[in-house]
Amino acid sequence: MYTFAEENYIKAIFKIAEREQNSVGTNAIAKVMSTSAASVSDMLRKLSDKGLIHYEKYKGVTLTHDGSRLATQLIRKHRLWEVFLVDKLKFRWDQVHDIAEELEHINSDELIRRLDVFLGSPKFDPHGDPIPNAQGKFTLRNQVTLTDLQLEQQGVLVGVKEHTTPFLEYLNELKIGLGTHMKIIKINAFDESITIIINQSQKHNISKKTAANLQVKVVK
Amino acid sequence: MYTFAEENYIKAIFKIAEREQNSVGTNAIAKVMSTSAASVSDMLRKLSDKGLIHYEKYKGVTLTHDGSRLATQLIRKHRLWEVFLVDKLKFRWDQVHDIAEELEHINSDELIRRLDVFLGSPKFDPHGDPIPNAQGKFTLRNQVTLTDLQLEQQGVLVGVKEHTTPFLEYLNELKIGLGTHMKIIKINAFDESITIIINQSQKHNISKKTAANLQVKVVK
DNA sequence: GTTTATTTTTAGATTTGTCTAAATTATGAA
DNA sequence: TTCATAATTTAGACAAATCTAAAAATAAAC
Repeated sequence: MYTFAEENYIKAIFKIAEREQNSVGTNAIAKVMSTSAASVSDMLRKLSDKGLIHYEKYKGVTLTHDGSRLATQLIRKHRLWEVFLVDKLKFRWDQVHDIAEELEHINSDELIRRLDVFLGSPKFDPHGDPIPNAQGKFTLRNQVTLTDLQLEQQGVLVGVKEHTTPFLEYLNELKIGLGTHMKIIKINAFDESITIIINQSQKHNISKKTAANLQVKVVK
Repeated sequence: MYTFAEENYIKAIFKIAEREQNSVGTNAIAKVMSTSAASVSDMLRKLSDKGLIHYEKYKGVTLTHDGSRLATQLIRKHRLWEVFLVDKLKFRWDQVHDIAEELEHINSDELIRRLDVFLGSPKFDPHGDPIPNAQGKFTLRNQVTLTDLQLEQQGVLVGVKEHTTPFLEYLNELKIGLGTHMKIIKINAFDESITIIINQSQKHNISKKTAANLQVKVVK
């Protein structure tokens, strides 16, 4: 059994490794965990002792098989609980992250097995992120960020990269959610913002930063 | 915000006070918490500092208003989660205690408010225990233990005092659950066991200890 | 009303996770 | 290649929750 702190570190390492590819540094972990590099160093030694990470001083870390399995199971639990909160308890997608962050540490395989069945074995969470199966495998999907679309191209929103409340609330205001249809009608050279039409009706101008956080499936 | 340990102590004190009436001693808490009296002493000082208990050295403790509210809210959360596990996830009543013990520490009033609505605002949990409302008030009910019934009297099972897996599994074997109809057909003077007929069909002989843990509503 | 026995508290240590400050190792630039 | 900077680790300390052993206070027994 692992402590909450250990589990949170493993999740952080997994997430950094996902985007950085190579081995994960102490400072990067400290930033994600909002703590000091010294504290991270302490914890890395413990995680290494428990066989969750490969760790060589000054050389960064990678997850072991056990560490990787723990990470994907935590992500599985987090995302299943988010589906529960949105689908069953009718929370909005911008309200569920923090609660799921607590629920993911509940310790019962049987609970997750039954929750999965109860929810109809969903493959994606309310933010469009894939839910790994019990073996840790993620469902892949053809998707690009909105910034990859050319003028006049169209897409349907299938995911968001940011999960922060301010960002999701901003999308709520724009009436943009999963499934929203988008068409690029202008790309502004000056500030790289783009103008889109959502659901064939409303016109919006959004920043490059916003567009870079929207994942869409291209429609012909 | 309180730690898991603090919350568990408060629950323990509440439960002991419920049956003991007067102020709660260090040893009694140590027994329930499966820890040493020394550790309890340490914690009582902390709980007192936080305003959750009235504490005078060597004199035992009582819950303050805040402590009492915390205890009832924990019980509310525990019992609502048990209803969820049994009604929605189809766990048996003997499987849910430990999981609810973890879930009760999840921290979100909105979550509990919505869970309550989702479950249809149940008034009793899967063991027949009353679920306090958001204000901490319990629904009372006319009930007696099976040992209080006279020969030929009848009752319907509305609750169990013990929540341990062995006891609940024993009841499962006997096909006794909430709602089961029982009629006393023999009271054995020798060992104080009683013979009952359940649901007008099956005959069982049960010990006084078992009977004392069954709470029934008398039917005429 | 002493004297046991029980209950409760204190003292001192340990573990987990954290911190700041200082030392060490690695890296990048001239 | 050496020097400065950045990244990382060590040292030492702290708070939370626990422990064992010993001391103090209360209750019970005679």
